[in-house]
Amino acid sequence: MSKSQLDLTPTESLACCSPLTREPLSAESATRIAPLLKALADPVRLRLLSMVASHVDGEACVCDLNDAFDLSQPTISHHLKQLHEAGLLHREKRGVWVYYRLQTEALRDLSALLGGVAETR
Amino acid sequence: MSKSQLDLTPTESLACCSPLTREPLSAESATRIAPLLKALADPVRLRLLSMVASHVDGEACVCDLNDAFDLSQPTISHHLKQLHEAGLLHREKRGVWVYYRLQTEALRDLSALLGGVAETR
DNA sequence: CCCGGACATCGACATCTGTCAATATTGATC
DNA sequence: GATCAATATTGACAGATGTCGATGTCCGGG
Repeated sequence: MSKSQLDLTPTESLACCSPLTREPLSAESATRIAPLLKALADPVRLRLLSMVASHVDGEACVCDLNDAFDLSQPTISHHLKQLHEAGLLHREKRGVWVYYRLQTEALRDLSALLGGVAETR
Repeated sequence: MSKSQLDLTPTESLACCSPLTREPLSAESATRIAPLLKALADPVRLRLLSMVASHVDGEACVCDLNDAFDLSQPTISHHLKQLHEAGLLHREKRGVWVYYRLQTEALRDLSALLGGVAETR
């Protein structure tokens, strides 16, 4: 089954959008972008993303992340899943461990959307 | 009553923060920033903000905004309130009308936080 | 001073979200 | 293959969120 325009992930469809302040966002764009922001709009997930992104080698094992919070392991797993499904974190299983890594384009595109910074090729 | 550090709006306290990907965000910073993102993380509010920001003269009257949506007037009012309380929109009443205007620093700071773009003074 | 229009607030409701304890799954090791 | 450790999934529940209709507030004009 090939990938039609309707199946584009939020991240994929973001690159083509004008900055928020340039012209009114279409309803469709807003609907595609909002989930990305929603994934980011939680203190725990913000910290998780930041911890992963700033970790050595650019990746972090779940075991590293669990201990940084006073939350149960399933809760952290749940938040990581949301970040992953939003397209913000890449996930890789190696042995018993799972490593997460920042999906850098996603964050870069989001920043461009908000800040109006043009292409940084 | 003077303004202590604890009363800083999310926007005010944002300027001092390192980009997300530089170092792990502190729990306190995350707690202050998340509400900003949460205010943005809704399709209707995204469009509202974008419409206000891209409107002529940089401001828009609520009456202009209401018609762009298939939502009740109270609902739009509710969303505008959230954007205002998050520090993303400035509000001014002139006569019978209320005008909203983008709080540009808020969006710029958010973009910098996500994108790691340094100061753009 | 009363009326009408612009906007906000209130109360209610269904849905979504964050959290946990319990349980399942998967892979390494003995 | 039995067991253990790392992570995910499930089910439950309290609290937050988006929406509406009804109502309140404020202002300008007759």
